[in-house]
Amino acid sequence: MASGSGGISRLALQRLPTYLSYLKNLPEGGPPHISAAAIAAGLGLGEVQVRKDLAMVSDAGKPKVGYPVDGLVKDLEHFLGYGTCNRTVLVGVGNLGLALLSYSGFAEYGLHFVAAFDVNPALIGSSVDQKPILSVDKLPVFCRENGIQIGVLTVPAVAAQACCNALVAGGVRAVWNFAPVHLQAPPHVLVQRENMASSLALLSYHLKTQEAQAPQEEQQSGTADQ
Amino acid sequence: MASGSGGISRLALQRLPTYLSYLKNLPEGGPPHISAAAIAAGLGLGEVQVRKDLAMVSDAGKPKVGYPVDGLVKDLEHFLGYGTCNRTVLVGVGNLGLALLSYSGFAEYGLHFVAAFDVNPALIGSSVDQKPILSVDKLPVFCRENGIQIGVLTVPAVAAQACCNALVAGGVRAVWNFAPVHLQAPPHVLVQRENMASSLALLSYHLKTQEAQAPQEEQQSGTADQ
DNA sequence: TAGATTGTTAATCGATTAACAATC
DNA sequence: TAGATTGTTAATCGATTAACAATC
Repeated sequence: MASGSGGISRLALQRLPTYLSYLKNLPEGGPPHISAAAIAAGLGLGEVQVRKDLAMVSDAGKPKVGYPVDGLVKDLEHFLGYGTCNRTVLVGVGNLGLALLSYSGFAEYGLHFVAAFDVNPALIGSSVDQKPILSVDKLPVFCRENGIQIGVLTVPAVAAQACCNALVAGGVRAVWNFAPVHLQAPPHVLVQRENMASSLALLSYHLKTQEAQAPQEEQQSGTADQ
Repeated sequence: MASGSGGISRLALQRLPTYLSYLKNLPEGGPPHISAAAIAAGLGLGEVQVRKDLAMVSDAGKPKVGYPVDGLVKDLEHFLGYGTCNRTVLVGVGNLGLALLSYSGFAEYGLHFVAAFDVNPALIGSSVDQKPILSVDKLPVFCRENGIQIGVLTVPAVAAQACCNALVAGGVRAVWNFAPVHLQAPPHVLVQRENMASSLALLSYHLKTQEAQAPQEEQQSGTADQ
């Protein structure tokens, strides 16, 4: 089950959930084994890259056979820590916050929302899917008393650093930041920024440059799958 | 204004909107110029990296003075193509779709929602913020007739490829995919996946490994900013 | 045994960083 | 002029890919 030989690279780590989801979405009743090459083809990645990534996580791969799908799923989940329940709070119950809070799919990744926080008195005291909405004033104490491990920040940019500080004060060790700002936090706290603006930059730049190069209409393409 | 010397790297491109947002959030009435070093410090990046990135985008930097904030903002926006309005549709009006649809901040990036699409008859015919919700059956024709450039996919994983095909058939040239699947598309169409699962993998792995290494309580840290 | 597939070691590629030259 | 800051050229670093060895 993977030698701890100096840690996995950040980019490789980010590919692992893609493998996991690919394996889980494989059609029912298919073959019980799969090769790294098949996974690579399905995801548009290099064969060697997939093999190297999987070797980091599992040693269930057998020459001529491939990986047992079920075993590989278990190894990936174990490696990523998806088995353990990570207690989570969400701060900022706006549109995006509500969407994340009511999305049930995160449980698959070990993310379990315990409560949400906001400054709006109209929201405080109500609840979303049985998760209470509390005042942000209570954030540090609540996190401390309930052993919260993850904080999700869906607050406006100007409020993000203060909320992050409150989470850190409450002992949270991982922050998922949707606000478009860079946050300061002590080194033991991982701040992962979901940078939608970066994605939009790629889209916008692609359109801009493609427009300049090829103003003609693209070829007819009724279906693009394969 | 930046030599087109062979294109900008993907990673550099993704940093540009971070600079842009940093500059825009600078306090009013501050100095009219800023140095690359100051930006780097504010964002926790390397000085040389910032200088190199900015040199790609602007030639308004002057030794001993730095960059004029306003000019740099304009150059960044121009380079990224944020000036031009990109007509956009959203497919899948669930929780996340609603959140994105009603977030007004995307206009800043040139993203302008024109309409939304869903399969749910209860939604079709209604509207969100003056944007009509239409049947997905009409997706290709609508995109073609309205010159839609960007499609945002917030549909369940199983529906994503079919919707992507419909967007492509409608002449869309950029897709922002929030579904946790890899999509096939012709080469002239950029599919940018917003991979929340990758972010969660980093968070979960951090908690798992940190737990194993340092089970003791972290040091008291009332405030963590600086 | 032969062949498919895994896992590893070496080579390439790209991005970041460090050292330096240019200039206001 | 002197010093701060930009921009560039060379060196380092890390990740990907290619070639190969191992094994079921």
